[in-house]
Amino acid sequence: MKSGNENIKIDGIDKKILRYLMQDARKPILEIARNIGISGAAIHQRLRKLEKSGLIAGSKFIVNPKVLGYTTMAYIGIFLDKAMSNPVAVKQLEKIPEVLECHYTTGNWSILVKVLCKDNEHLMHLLNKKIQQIEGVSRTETFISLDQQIDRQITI
Amino acid sequence: MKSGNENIKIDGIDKKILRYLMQDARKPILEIARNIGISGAAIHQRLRKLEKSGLIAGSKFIVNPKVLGYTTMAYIGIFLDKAMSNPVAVKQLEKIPEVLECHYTTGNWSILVKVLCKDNEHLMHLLNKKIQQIEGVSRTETFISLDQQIDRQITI
DNA sequence: ATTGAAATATGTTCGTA
DNA sequence: TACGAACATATTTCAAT
Repeated sequence: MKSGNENIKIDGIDKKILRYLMQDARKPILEIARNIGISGAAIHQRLRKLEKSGLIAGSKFIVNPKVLGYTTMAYIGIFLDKAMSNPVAVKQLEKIPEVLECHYTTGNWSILVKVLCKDNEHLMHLLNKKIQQIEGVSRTETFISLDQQIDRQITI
Repeated sequence: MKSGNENIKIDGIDKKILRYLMQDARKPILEIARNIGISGAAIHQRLRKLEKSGLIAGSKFIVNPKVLGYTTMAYIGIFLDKAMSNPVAVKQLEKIPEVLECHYTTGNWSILVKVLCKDNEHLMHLLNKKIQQIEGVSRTETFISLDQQIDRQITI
């Protein structure tokens, strides 16, 4: 077992706290305390417990890429040569900032990546000049996301 | 143009602030201020500008689903009957908490969803009893994520 | 746009129940 | 666990540059 143990027990109060903070990481603990009728110190202590358990992985500001002109999201299935060691390809993908996610997957492809580009031209350039260029990449299949309807975390 | 305008100009200081907060949403503004050598009031004002522009979409606590026993992530390509109106299917998908993302996509499928399950059995149940059950769903293709290597936001 | 200072609010620790 | 009180920090506003 690594740092966080997996035998965490979370009760209804923990869930309430988490739901507030998953929605707004900067919501003051004291405000949450007033809302759910418990002291700030108690919440503080519970958060320390949840952090220690590894359930809370951190917090993030969420940026809206559209405002910066990034409007084209796509998934790309990548076929790798059998001889190719996948980790080497992943290391190359890591260097490409447009690649936001990368998964080893079962099924057709070796790897599935999610990318974010400014437009179709940008995506085409990414495919032809960057991804296809990676050693071991034999073929790709691209699926453009026309519209994302759902984007959320696990329900606590 | 909606509430946030798209003509936002962000400079190096904005980027530094954002990079700190994208990494840790609860990092105190005054700490950032000390790090980059600017007053807290100035950062406060810049954050208000960035919020008004729509670039900052909010903030979130990030939860590690593995700690709760959710270890099986998968992408599911969904074929819908031609007669089916996609929004109706999406409305059903929204009710399924295991569905974390949902995209209309070009290519083979009508819809691509990302799901998170406890294990393969849970995934199988989700597919057979929930997703395949949705009216208009004719066929699905499932790709299990064996390991996620990259998970990040856009590079600012 | 930036600053420092003042006022308000929050975060954090600790002794106690 | 939870609480309240005390102390340390942070947020927010504002007048001035």
